Amino acid sequence: MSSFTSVDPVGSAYAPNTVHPHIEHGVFVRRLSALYPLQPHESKTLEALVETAYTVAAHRDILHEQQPAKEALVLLEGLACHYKVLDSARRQMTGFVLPGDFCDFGFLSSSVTRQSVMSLGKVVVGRIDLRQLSAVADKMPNILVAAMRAASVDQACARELVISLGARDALQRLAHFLCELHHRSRIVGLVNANAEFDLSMTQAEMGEALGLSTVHINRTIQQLRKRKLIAMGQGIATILDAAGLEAVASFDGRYLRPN
Amino acid sequence: MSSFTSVDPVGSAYAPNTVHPHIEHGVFVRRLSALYPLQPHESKTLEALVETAYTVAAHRDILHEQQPAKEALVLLEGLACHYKVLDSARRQMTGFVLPGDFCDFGFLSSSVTRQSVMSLGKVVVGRIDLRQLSAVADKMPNILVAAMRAASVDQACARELVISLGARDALQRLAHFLCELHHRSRIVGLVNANAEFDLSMTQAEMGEALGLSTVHINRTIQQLRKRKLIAMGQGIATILDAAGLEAVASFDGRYLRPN
DNA sequence: CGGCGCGTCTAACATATGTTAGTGGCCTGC
DNA sequence: GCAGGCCACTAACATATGTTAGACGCGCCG
Repeated sequence: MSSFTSVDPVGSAYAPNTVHPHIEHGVFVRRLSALYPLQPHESKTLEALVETAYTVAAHRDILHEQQPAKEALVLLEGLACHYKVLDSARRQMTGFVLPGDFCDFGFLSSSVTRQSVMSLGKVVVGRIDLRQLSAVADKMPNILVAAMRAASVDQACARELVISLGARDALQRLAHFLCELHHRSRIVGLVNANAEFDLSMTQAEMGEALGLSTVHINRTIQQLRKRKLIAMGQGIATILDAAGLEAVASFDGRYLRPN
Repeated sequence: MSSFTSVDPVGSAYAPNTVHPHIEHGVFVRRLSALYPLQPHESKTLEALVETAYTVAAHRDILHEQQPAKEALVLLEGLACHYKVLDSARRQMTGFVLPGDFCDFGFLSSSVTRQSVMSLGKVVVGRIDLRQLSAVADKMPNILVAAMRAASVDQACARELVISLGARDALQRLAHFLCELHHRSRIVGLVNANAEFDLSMTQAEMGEALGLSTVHINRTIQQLRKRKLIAMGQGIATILDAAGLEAVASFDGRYLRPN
């Protein structure tokens, strides 16, 4: 599979992307088949669809606003987010992309990308050609259903974020945020035996996601630490007491389930 | 088209629903063909799909959480919302359903309904049988694309609400909310010559959508009135100065466009 | 016709969160 | 090995929004 040509999907403005030929695509197939059961031959076909994998440095746009979807992008490693910058120069994040997730679902309805997607840490991205995808989808409709379920879960996450910002205080918000990332990381096998997972973002960036100031994010993290619910540092989050954290957040993970 | 049997989609607990046999289904077709251009015969087929139309009183659930999608529901008249009730007994709305919109998109991926949908005022709902829909979709894939675009716009609305709650103050939030409803109402021809449209919800309910207290919603409405941007009352909103209101909100309606 | 419930509106006061400012640690590049 | 920059962290103070309480008007129902 896969050419070795380094092609940047949105032009060469996003400099230090490099080709990364020997990447584990498994996470993508794992993710989709958790959303809808796939036959072995379907999984194989799906895996072969992921053409070029390249790495993107931290804090670079992977996709951006108002561009028509010309291919489907899949995150293979790292952490990324949807965001929009307002008039006020304030930036608000509206969702997260984990390994195995599609970066955007515009390709499903040949729409434009509605919000930019940015890498948080260093990231590896895979590309899927839309012509190939639609050819495959015609023969294996399950693959399309799985993708639509992924979109449906994505929508549920956005709604849950609305709830956080609209109705939860800072402590609940942060706890809920950590519960979600913990849960989602676990689904794709990215939580290790010490209950640690990748959280390569700064406190300021968490603030941009949760609608809180950096200072207040920090205060709130201290509280969760004091209660021995989490540990955090060096881009790694550790869940010390999952049940306790979920209780603080009133977390109900059903919205992450495919059906 | 359409049987005259009164069938409540979620059981008879939602009492005062009555059959409403001679309903204008046009708004649904208008909405979908604005999302993706449909041929006349496709429009006709689509219109015939809407089987039973019934009315639901104000403040009743139309769909509720965790139920598998057994049919597709379309709002034909009135105003409805997605919401979730938290532990704290606080309710947060996460989106609005206008005439012509699908109530929920779970049917696209045979998922459960992730959030309850409630009527705000009195409402008329149409049903589409999923077997019939999928039979039609096989022959007329454009109809499916239109539905997926509707889902994509719905997702964009949710993200925009995240932005409101996360990064806009009360005045901008309310202004943005009114701009969106104005815009969406206009798309389906529901703004009259006086720039009035249906807004049958209380100030307390607006607070539940925008994450603000009733008192503060009221204060904020006063401000918009004082600036001669809007008028409001009796479930009707009037946009007195659309440009001014959009400026306050930094409203950019592109997220409502299908592609 | 009178009372009750609901929705709007206002005032006074309470508080969660924002802002500004600054320290100290750590890494990076010269 | 030093300088500069970024990030975590803290303190003091500022403010947008929440809360409580109550008046007023209106429509509905007995």
